[in-house]
Amino acid sequence: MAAGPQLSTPFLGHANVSNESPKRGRATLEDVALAVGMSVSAVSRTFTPGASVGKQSRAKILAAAAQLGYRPNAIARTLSTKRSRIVALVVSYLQNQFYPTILERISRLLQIHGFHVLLFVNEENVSHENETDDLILDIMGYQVDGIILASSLLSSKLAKYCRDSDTPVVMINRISTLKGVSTVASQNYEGGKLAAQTLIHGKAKRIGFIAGLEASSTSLEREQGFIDALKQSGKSLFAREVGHYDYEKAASATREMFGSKKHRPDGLFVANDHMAFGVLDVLRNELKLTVPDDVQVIGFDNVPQAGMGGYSLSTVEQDSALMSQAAVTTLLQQIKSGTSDKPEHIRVPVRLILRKTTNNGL
Amino acid sequence: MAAGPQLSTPFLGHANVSNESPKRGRATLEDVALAVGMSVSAVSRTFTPGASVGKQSRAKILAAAAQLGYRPNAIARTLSTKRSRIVALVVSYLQNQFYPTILERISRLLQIHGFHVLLFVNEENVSHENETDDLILDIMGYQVDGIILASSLLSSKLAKYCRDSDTPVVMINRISTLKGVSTVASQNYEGGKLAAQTLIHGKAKRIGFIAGLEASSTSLEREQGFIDALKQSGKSLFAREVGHYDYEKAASATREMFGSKKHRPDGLFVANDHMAFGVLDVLRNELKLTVPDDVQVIGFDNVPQAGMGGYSLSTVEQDSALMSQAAVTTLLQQIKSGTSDKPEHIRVPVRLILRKTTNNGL
DNA sequence: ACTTTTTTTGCAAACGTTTGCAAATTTCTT
DNA sequence: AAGAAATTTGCAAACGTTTGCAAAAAAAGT
Repeated sequence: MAAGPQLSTPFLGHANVSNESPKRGRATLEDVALAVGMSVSAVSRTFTPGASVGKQSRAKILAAAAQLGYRPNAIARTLSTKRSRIVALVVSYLQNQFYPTILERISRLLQIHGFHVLLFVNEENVSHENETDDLILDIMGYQVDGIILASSLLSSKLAKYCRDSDTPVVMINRISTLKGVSTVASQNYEGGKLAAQTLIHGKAKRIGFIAGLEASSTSLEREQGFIDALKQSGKSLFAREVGHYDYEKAASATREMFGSKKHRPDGLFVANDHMAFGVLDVLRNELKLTVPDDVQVIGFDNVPQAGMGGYSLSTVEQDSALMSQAAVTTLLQQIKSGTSDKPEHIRVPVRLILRKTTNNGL
Repeated sequence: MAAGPQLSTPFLGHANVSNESPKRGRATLEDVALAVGMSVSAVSRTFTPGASVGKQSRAKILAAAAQLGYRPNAIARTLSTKRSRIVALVVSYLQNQFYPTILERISRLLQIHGFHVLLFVNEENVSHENETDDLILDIMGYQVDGIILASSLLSSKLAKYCRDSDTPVVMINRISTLKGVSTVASQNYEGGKLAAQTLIHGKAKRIGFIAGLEASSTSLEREQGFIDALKQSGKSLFAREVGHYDYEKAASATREMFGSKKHRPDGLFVANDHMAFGVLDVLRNELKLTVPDDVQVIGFDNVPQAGMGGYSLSTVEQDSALMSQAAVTTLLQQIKSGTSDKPEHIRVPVRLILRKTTNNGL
C-alpha cells in the first residue's frame, strides 16, 4: 500500500530556505535567530522576562531584533501559553456619560497592567439578548483572560460557558448571585437614603421617584433606600414613574407625572443623572417650573455634565474611579490566581453632591 | 555519557491519549473529530464557509460539536490564516461626547461585519507620544487587520510600521498626507463659513473665535473657512483664543477674551461643542451675559448634549453616522483588497443646526 | 587539574487551526 | 457496466511562539 511516489517530501512553497528573507511580512523569532546564528529558543528567551540567556547573547539578539524590527507575535504567544492578556469589556449605552468615563478608566488601568481591551457594545435591550450572547461567545473565541460587564447582564448560558472555561467575570453596577461572578457596585441603598434626606431637608412635601429599568438592581436598591428613608421621616412616595434609564423616556415620564396641574410633586429623585437632564429640561422648558423653587431634583452618578453650568444638578455621586479600580483589581487577581471561585462583591461608598437643583439649607 | 534513562520518549504531560477527555479546558477540533470518528480536517471544514464536506458528515459533526460545546479558537485560526478579524480603535478624550458616539457606531458596524474591536484610549497630549506609540505597537502584535484612529495622530514611526506590515489605517477627523493612510473628515472649511454666516446674519459686529488644538487640521480648517467668510462680508476677526478642545481651557479662554468690560465680542464661534459648553457657562454664570442677546455663540459637532434643554446650542453638525460608516467601509475595503495603497480621503458634508444661542432671523 | 555546581543553549513537542495535495469515494455519462 | 468526472475525505506541514529536558559550556570549589 505504499502508494504515491515520495520523490519530494510534501514541503509547501515557502521557499525562504537559504536566501535573504525578502522582507515579506513581519520578522519572526526564526528570522532573528538566523541573523545571530543562534536557536529560536535563545531568542524567545530574551523576550521572556524570567528566562535564562547569556549576557552577550542577549545583547546580540536584542540588537538584531531591533535591526529587523522584530516584534513578538502576541497571537502565537497566546496559542502557546493560553493567556491572551486580553479582557473583554462589554458596555451598553454610551449616551450616558457615566459609561464612557468608566470605559476610559478601565481601559487605562488595564493598559497599565499590560492587558488589552476587546470592546463590545451591546443593546441593553432584552430583545437583543441572543444576539449579545452570540457576540460574547464569539469574543470568547479569542481566549480572553477575563470579562468585565459594565451594566449589562450575563445570561445564564454565558455564565455557564465562562465557568466551564474558567474565565473570570466581573460585573459593574449589577449584582448577581451567579456562582463565580464578582460584582462591583455602589452603595445604592445608602445613596437612595441620602437623596430622600436631601429632599426632605429641603422641605419637599410631595416627593416623587423616577425609576431606571424596573429589572435592574441599581434602580431597585436606590428606590428601596429612598422609600425607607422617607418612611423614617413619616413620609411616603407621592408619585412614581419609570424612565428606563433613557433621556427621552424620562422626559415622557415627567410629563406624565406632572400632567395634572393640581397635585404635582415638589421634590424628585431620579435614578440617574442622565435621566435627570431630561426631567429638568421638561420641567423648565415645557412646564415652565423653576428648580428648585417649584420642584427640587436630585440625581445619581455625578457625571461631568451634572457639574457643568447648564444643569448644576445636585446628585449622589458614584465614585467611578474607585469602581473601575475595584473592578480591574478584582479581575486581575482572579486571573492571576487562575480560579474564579471566591468571587468578590464590592460596594463602593457614595457621596452627596449638593448643587443648585435642591434647597441646600445653610 | 548516555546519562538519563530514555525510558520515556520526551512526551509532555498531556495525558489525553486514549481516555475520555477530562473536561479540561475547551473542546477542540480534535475532540469533536474523535467523537465522530473523522479527521480533524473534516471538522475544520464544517466550520469554514466555503469548504467541501459531505451532507451527513456535516450533520453528524455539527451535532457532536454542539454536544461538546465546541467553539473555534480564533487565536489558532488567526495564526494559521494571518487574519485576525480584529481592528484596533484608538480614541482619546471620551469626555467630548462626540467620541463615545463615534466609538459606539464604529464598533457596531464592525461587529456587523464580523470584526472585533481592540480598544486603546490614549492621551491626545504630545508628551505621551512615545507611550502611545509603544501601546499601538503592542496592539500590532495581535495581528490586527486594520487601525482606526479617531482624532489621534499617527506618529511617522507608526506609520512606517503599518506600511511595512501592510496594515490599513484610517483616521477620523485628522487629515494626513502620509502614504497609505486614509482619512475621513467633515467639510470643516465649509462649516466654518456657515458659522460665520450665521453670526453675521444674526447681526454680530465684533466676532471672535475660540480655536481647538492649534496643531489640529480640524481647528485650522474651521478657522480658515470662518475667516474667509468674514472677509467676504468685509469683516475680520475681532478676538481669538485657544481652548485646546478642553472644557476648562475654553472657559479660561472665555474669561480672557471677555476680560475688558469695554470691547467685548458679541458673536463667538467655538471650534467644538464641548468647548462651547464651557464658554456658555462662563458667559452666563460668571459674566452674567445673556445669550444670544449680548453674545451669540455657535459651536461645531452637534453632540446630543447640544440639543438638550440645558444648552440648546446652535452648531454646525458633523454627521457622525456618515463618518463612522465611511471609516468602516473604507477600512474594510482596504482589508479585503489586501492593499493599502490608493488611500481614500473622504469629506462628509456638514449641516447647520440653529437653536437658541444665535439670533435666527425670522 | 579534575570534579562539582551553575549557567547557557538547543532540540523538539505542543498550542489549535487551515489548506494543498492526493487518495478514496460517490455520482454521472453513455 | 465501466470509465470519466465530481465530490468528499485524510495526511501532514505550516503559522510563531513557549518550555521541559538534557547536553554543552562556563564558573567554582577543592
